[in-house]
Amino acid sequence: MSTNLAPPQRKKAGEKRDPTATRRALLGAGARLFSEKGYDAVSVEDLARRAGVNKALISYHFGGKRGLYTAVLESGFAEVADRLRVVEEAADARAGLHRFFGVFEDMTRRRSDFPALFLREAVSRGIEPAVVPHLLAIMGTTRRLAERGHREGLFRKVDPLLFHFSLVGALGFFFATEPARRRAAAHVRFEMPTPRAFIHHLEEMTLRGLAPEPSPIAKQQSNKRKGART
Amino acid sequence: MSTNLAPPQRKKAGEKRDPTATRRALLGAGARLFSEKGYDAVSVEDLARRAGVNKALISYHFGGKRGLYTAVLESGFAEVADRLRVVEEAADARAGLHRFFGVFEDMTRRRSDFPALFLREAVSRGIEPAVVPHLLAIMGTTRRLAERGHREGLFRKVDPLLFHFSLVGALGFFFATEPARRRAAAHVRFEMPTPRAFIHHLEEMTLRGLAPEPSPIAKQQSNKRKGART
DNA sequence: GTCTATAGGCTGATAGAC
DNA sequence: GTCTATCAGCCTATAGAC
Repeated sequence: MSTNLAPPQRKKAGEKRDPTATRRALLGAGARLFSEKGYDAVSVEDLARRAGVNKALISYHFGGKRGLYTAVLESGFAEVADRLRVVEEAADARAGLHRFFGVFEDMTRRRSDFPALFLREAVSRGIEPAVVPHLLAIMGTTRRLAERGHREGLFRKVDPLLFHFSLVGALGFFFATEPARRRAAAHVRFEMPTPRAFIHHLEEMTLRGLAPEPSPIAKQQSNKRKGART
Repeated sequence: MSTNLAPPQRKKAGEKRDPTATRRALLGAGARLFSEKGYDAVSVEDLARRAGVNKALISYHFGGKRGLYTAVLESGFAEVADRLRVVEEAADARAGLHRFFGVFEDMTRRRSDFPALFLREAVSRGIEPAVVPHLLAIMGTTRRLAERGHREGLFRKVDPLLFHFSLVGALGFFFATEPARRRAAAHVRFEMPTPRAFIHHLEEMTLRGLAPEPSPIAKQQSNKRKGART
């Protein structure tokens, strides 16, 4: 269910066009606006204007504002879950991890709205039921990656769920806050970190963090006991 | 500027009480509701009801809904920035990192609303100007921690900003999504990861990730060349 | 499928009595 | 400081013409 976020593409009043173009324009406008301002801060009038479409069409095509939101959200989650399947096809877990990060880096460009959409939804009460299957698929990917790495002797044993949250949290946060950083950078002096640099940093931290050697905490505690740790 | 989120504490109509109690009740209600539903989804009527206070008092004491929101946000950021100062007083960078995580673990209990509040704000366009100083203070803490660790020979050299985003993103995401997980756990079977376990996982990953040894990527690429890493 | 016009509800703020 | 009453504005949804 991939939805290229079609540019506004205004129509002259009364003109009858391809109905799927209307749907696509609305999905694109929804992705942009819901991600920027959050569900409640966006009005159907905003959405219609951005899509270059009459606001009554939101109810006609999606059954209302909430229906449009759900459709936008679901298409985003579906695409991520779909693209993450390449992780499983990698030669080994280490390559799989690399592909995992690659998918997120790609998303920066193809669906730059998604991270904020995702984060807002994650923080909200009650995740939209329609996206639960995709969410489980994504969590399954990281879980199998962690387990596979351990089986292959490439990763130490870690809790797959904690592994998942730390990766997804860091990635989601970085990409969702990129617009905020860009705006901040315009006012105060601020070196803008690139997505590429962040991904590289996180991959490096993760690979080192997963390397199957004894814990540095344990190592240090037995090596030198100098106390004073609270 | 610590604000114990006072329990609702209803008053009988017309009764004159301590004015600061009203302010505290409103701040507590704001922390809870804004964090749960986001700024736009909360009405002044919701806030007043939860605080057990007349809705006109929001304008009187805070100049309006937005003013209350800003006050809530600022008190949260101020408290985090304040408590993070113990990081600098640690014996070495490793102990400082441990304290850093300890502060976040504490926050789970003392200000469980804050992570969601923080994440929502971070994703939104235009961070509230009032919190910028505190935000810079927090970023300064992680930056100095990374630099100190490198000086002391405990950490490899990493970009302090990237280090900051990966830590704060992972922590913020985990804690902000805890209510969502709790609700999900009530419906589908789901082992709930504890804050303690997550913090431990992240600290372990971070310490290993920062250990001053050669990159496992470089190591692996020279050790065994089996290709297929798309 | 698209558009206009409008209904009906809720929102945030405040004037003015106490 | 607190409360009641009220207002103007915006919101989403829809009936009905085209």
